[in-house]
Amino acid sequence: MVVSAWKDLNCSIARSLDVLGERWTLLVVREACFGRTRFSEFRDALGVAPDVLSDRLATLVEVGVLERRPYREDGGRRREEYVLTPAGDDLRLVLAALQAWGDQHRPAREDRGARFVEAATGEPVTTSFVAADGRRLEPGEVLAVRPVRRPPSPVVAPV
Amino acid sequence: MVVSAWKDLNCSIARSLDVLGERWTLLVVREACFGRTRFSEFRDALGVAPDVLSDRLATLVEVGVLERRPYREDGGRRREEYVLTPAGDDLRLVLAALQAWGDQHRPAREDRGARFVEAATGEPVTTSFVAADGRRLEPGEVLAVRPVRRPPSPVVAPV
DNA sequence: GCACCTGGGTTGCGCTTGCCAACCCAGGGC
DNA sequence: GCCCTGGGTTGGCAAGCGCAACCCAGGTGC
Repeated sequence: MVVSAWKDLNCSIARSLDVLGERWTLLVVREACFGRTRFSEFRDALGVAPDVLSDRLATLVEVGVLERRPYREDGGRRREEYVLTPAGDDLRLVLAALQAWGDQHRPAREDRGARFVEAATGEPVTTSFVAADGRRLEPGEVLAVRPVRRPPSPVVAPV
Repeated sequence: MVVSAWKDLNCSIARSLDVLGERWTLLVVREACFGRTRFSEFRDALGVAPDVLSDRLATLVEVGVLERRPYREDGGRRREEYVLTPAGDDLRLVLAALQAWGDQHRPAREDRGARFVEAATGEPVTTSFVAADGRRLEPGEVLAVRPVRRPPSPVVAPV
């Protein structure tokens, strides 16, 4: 489950992928963002096998992306539903970045997929790098660096 | 390889995950962002099995995230290297979003992982939703919607 | 009271993927 | 001729995934 063997969990990207990187996981989160909460809703929307879905939901609950809670419809029996936690809400940004990338680099004839809009206005939103002072930055203006181990020099590691 | 059976490729999130969602794939891209280009660099940095690495590199080349090209060191033989294409560069935003999420929601005692900085200044950058007019938005101000099939009403689909 | 339905799963079993170790092979150096 | 090094391929085994079948608790109909 979350007992990965790719041990470089010193990297937060790897730690994110450790819990989100299995097949279906982010698609379950996507459906949760659309407001789906129930086992059968996820199963029917995604066509995922019920055992796999069961496993993914359990993992997402375990790591705090979803919260499992009982509910009861009027006159119905007690059932379980899965709702996003604040940590799950924050995954919207990851999903939106993936959506933007797929839109641009893996176009399809017809796309009925997700869109992200500003709640207040309904206008579509984008994702972007933002500098410390608030300026938007293009991906080309951003550099990936690894932290230096013991500061041998104060300059940024060039690679 | 890229012959997935999760057929709802009408969604660009699913299409992105179709090519990026296998184990190791995004970590290979992460290493490529750090400037690694060679098979053995990826293998040594990640500890990934060579057959899996070979498969992931081939897929990434096939979908246009990496470009494979021969090079020759002085007095050496011809070898292959893998460099990010512009489509690969755009994945920095996805990696940064994952990094930010992991940083916040999966903290580790020690994190020597990736950091993203502004190339011009070396200052760290963040990722964010941005409205059409350029305002930054919190994740809570953003709504995930599915496009309506035939506009039955002009309002935004609430769920 | 009993059969039935429905939501929310679990179980068994085969297929596919991933992992590890071992091997390969081309070219250059010695 | 032999070894070394980079860039892989091959084989065997374990884990993950998918399908179909089954389960079970509680509410409804009769």
